Order: sequence, then C-alpha cells, then structure tokens
Amino acid sequence: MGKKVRVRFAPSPTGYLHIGGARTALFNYLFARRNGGVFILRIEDTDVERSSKELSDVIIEDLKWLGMDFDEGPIYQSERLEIYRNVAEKLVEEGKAYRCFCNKEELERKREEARKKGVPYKYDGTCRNLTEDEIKRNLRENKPYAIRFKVPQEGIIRFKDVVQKKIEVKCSELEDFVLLRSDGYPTYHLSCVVDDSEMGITHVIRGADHISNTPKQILLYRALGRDIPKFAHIPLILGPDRTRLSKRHGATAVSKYREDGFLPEAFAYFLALMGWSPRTNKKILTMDEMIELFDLKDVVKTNAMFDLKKLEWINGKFISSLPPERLLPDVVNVLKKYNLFREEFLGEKRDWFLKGIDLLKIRYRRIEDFATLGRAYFSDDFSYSEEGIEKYFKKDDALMDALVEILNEYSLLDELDLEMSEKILRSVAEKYGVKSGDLIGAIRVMLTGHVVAPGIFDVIEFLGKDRVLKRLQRGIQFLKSYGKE
RNA sequence: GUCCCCAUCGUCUAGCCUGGCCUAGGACACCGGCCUUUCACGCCGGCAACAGGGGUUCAAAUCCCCUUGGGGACGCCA
Repeated sequence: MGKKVRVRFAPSPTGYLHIGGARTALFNYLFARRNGGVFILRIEDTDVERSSKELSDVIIEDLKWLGMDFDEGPIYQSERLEIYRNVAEKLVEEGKAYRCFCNKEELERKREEARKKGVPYKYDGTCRNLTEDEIKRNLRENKPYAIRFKVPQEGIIRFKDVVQKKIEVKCSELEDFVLLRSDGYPTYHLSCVVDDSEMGITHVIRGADHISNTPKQILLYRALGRDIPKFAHIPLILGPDRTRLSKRHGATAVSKYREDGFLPEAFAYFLALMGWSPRTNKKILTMDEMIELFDLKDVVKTNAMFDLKKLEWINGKFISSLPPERLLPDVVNVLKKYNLFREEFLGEKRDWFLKGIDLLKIRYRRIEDFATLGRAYFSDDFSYSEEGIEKYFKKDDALMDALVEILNEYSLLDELDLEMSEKILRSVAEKYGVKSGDLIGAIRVMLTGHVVAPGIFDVIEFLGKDRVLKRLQRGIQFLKSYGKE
C-alpha cells in the first residue's frame, strides 16, 4: 500500500491563469480525485516584484470556474519566508551550501562574456572555496550575499519520470545554483523543495519545462535528507507556430475563453485532451468521467498544439447536450452583454425562454451565438441577412399572394401552434402553386433574419401569433419595395 | 552554442514496453452523400501519417545506432 496521494498546483501569481497552467492544474486535480488523494493549492509568490494578491485571486477564481476545488490551501509562500531561510542557513552550517558574495553586475558580466565566446555559462565557483577569514571579513564589511548550493563535482543524477523516459544528467552539467537571494527571499528551487517535502507531496506533476530543474531539486532533497517525490513532467502546449504557447499567440488566459462563451466543462475536457488519451469511444467526457478514467500512464510524451476548431466543436457538443436550465445563466449573461436581456425572461416568461434555448442550442457552438445568431428570438430589433435577401426575397406574384394569404389566415387564428401553422402553410402553397420550400425560406428570413434556423413551425410557435404577424407584415412590405427581380 | 527530451494523417491521438492480429484504428478539420422546409444534429463514405538512413530478425510503426527535424532548459524568474 502506497502513501496517500498528495499533489499540488503551484502557480506563481505573476500573470493570469493561462492555458498551460490550467492543464497542469487539471492533471493534478484528476490524479488526486482518481486516487482519493489530496489536491493542494500553493501560491509561489516569492518574486515580490512581479507577484500580486489580485492576480492570485483571479487564478483561484479561474480554477473554481473550471470546476477544480482544492482540499488544502491556498498556501502563500510569502508567508513562509522564515522557514526557507532557516533551511538555507542550516545547509550552510552543514557545509552543503555556501555564502556567495559575488554581486549581480559581476555575474552578469561573466555571463555576457561567456555568451560572446559561445561557451556555456556556469557559475565559476568563486565563492565556493573562500577561506574562513575571507568569509569573516566579508561578513564584517556587511557585504550582501546569496546562498548557493554546493553541487557535487562528480556523479550522475538519474530519475525515472512517470511520463517521460529515464532522464539522467551529469553533475558536472549543473552549477552551484542559488538557494537564497541576497534580499533574503528563496529561489524557486529552495521554496519548492522545502514546501513539497513539508506538505508531503507524493507526485510532482508539472510542465516539461521543469525537467531541467529536477536534478537540482533531487540533489536538494538528498542534502535535506527528505523523501523524493515521483515526478511526472507533462508535455507542453504549443501555438500554431509550434513554439510554446505564449501571449503572442493571442488568447492564452483562461478568463478570455470564459468571456468568449466557452463552457467550463468543455474547456476542461479540451485541455485534458491535449496530452492525455482517455482510451474510450466516448466522444465527450464530463469531469466525473475524466476522473474515472484518468491515469498518468495515458499521458503522452509529445507536445500538443492548440486547436481552436476542436475546442469549438467540443463546446458545441456540450451546449447541445446540456439541459437549458444549465445554460440559462450563461445565456442571460451574454444577452445582457448585448443589451438584449429583459427581466421577464427570468420571470413570467422563464419557461418560454428555456424553450428558446432548447430550440437553438443544438446548432450553436458558443454561448455568444445566442446573442448574435439568435438575436431575433429574443428581440424584435433585427435585420435581414444579405444571404437571406439574396436567396429568398424574390419578386414573384404567386409568392407574394401566398404570403399575404398566410398572413390573413394566421391572423384569424386564436393561437398559432405548430400543427395549424404548418397545415395552413402547406395548403396555401398548393393553392398558389408555390414550392413550400420557397415559401418557408422567405418566412424564415422574415421571422429570424437568417437562412439558418430551427424548424420554421417551431419558430412560429415559439414567437407567438403577435410577433409572427408583425414580422410577416414587415417582411411583406420589405419584399414589395426591395425584393429581387 | 551546451545539456536534456521528443518524433504516427493538417491537428489531437490508438498501436510501441511484451516485434507477426497494422493492406496503421478513432476523433477534429476538410470533401462527398443521405435525412430535411434551411442550417445544425445524426447517419454513410472519402482524403490523409509510421521523418530519413542503416542495422537486428523468418518478420519492425514497434528493438538498436546515426542523421534530420522539433521542443525545452541554460537567472540572486517561477
């Protein structure tokens, strides 16, 4: 029996939650839930300059939107500074780390030099072998210092990544990396290792960009005498140009997709599909189903490219399959955004509103579509599409007569329902020798503004007698003056 | 440049570990067709890949080596 699984998502609040981070969080979350483990949120805000509380709040909000709730945390590293300092000092006492008095300018110069020469830069170890006296003098002079880890000169670090292959790096490739900066703040390596081990993290699931950090951290675990967790480095997400997805590829913030009308269920599933193979014939999976199926063994090694088309397809699938009640709040929001919302949609017309969502959802891929493509269903203020006019507004006497007769017949009815509206239309079409398709097409554009719509009789029933008559009148007027010859 | 990792349709991937069932499967996208009052949905069909070269073997997408290509890391950022 292994230990209880404990994983963490550890973003640094120097920007919004981006797609890559969200997916890392998701894999951690799925893994934790699948194994009855604990999912912890840790905020790595040790870079005071760039971190902010606002940003970490937004990240938490985005995680929750995606349906990921954490069991412990958020733990802020900025509140644990004392711990890291103590560990660093202890390492110095034990001779496993040392004070480095080199100043930044000096180091920058050496790095620059190395770059010019085209040789790989590595800290030269100037302060590694300082004598006791030199150290004392520096200290007495109050020279600022950083603490560096003393990397063994020889040996090979090997680890078996859960996702990748066996990875091995020679110690000679590693430099004496900084643990504690001269301002007293820990670097990533220190705070990460200290926290992971103190929090009892069993599996470190993170982006493949961290692979090269792992050997250093393993060394640190050893120096500290702590258990080394399992590592799972998941492949990166690439933009269309095959480089790591970043701001310049456009929208990378999760919040942007939320605003653009993507459903959290859809977005999470899409994220999971980049780098994970659920091995099932099911096309769409909910979060619970993903949890059921998730296994790190099914995480692939190759980087994935972000494919918006697929996201949209998945989103469309979710929109189609979700009950209108679930879609309602999102549709309300987007209608508000477009100034199409009316209070009665949530009041006396709620059922009618739900019916509308249900009618439309199967052909929409974004929530936004309810307000754009679906404008005519919720507002009387809409125009006819070019395509609609072109295709169905033909000047034709028989068509015109039929339209007028339909208008009359409809107005005689108490209520326009699905059956009656169709019965009347079909008989009028026959009477005037007009193809019912042409008649329906023209009416569709008059009622909805588009050539694309749900079944016309559904639309008629949904809009109701009053609106149908008004729109028909308006349409007939329009046809008289602007119809195509 | 140095080190590390990766390599199947345009894209996401199955198959690779434990060679033969692979004339390489699925999905998105794309293109046809059916259904239909339109579109969408749905259904049917099509296009399309083992990066290249050497081995090993009776047999290689699967194992080994090289080349090429791609990505990542080389900070007192995380």
